[in-house]
Amino acid sequence: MNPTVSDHNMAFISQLYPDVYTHIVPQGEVKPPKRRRKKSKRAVAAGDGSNCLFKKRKLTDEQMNMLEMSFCDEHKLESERKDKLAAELGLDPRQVAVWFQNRRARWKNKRLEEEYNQLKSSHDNVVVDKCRLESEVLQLKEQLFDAEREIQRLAERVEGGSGNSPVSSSVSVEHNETSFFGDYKVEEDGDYDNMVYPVPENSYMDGEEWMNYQLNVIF
DNA sequence: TTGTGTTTTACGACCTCC
DNA sequence: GGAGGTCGTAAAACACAA
Repeated sequence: MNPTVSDHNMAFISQLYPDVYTHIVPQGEVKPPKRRRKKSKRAVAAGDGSNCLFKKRKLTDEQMNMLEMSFCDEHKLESERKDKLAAELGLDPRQVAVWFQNRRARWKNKRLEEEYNQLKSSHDNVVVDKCRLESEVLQLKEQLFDAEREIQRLAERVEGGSGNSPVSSSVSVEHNETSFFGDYKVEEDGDYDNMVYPVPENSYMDGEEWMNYQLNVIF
């Protein structure tokens, strides 16, 4: 690597990343790989004994930081910039290109992970909201049930009051009430639609009477 | 020290764009 | 058709618990 360029870059980076250069591997001290990778097809095709071109070697901190900075500027790599970077870092342009490819992949994964977390958190909020609304609906249905019951009670009282004395009417209503609401059913799904009010025992009604009765009970 | 999981480097296959 | 992109994966390098 060109020492002038390198020194310049290091000074520049050290301004941005004060902690970065505390333990840089000195030039020429790159450790040889512990294990050798199998020759790639490309290496085999090259057919040379010194396959150092194809050895995997970890980039130095300096190289990594320069590449990171360059990546921050622009994720895409034009060939001019690639050649310039490669020359500055003493790398093969192909290595720079590969590094950018891998870096883009990591960046994309990270972005996807962040998007996933955001979606998950908003989904969780929606679920909580749904539960809250459902319990509100249940509560409102309870209130509706009570109101209808109250209406029923009042309607019976009015009906009973028309023919009988107040005392006997009161007794009769209470009697009817137990048999009425003993059969009162709420749908399994909590829905009050299609609910039918049972008619009092020993009373016969034709279709129209029955309909009027049901309407009467409800309203 | 060693087994194992993770990260990094490198490549091939395939696709798109000019 | 070539350059450069993504995607999937191999293998080296590394971290770390047992």
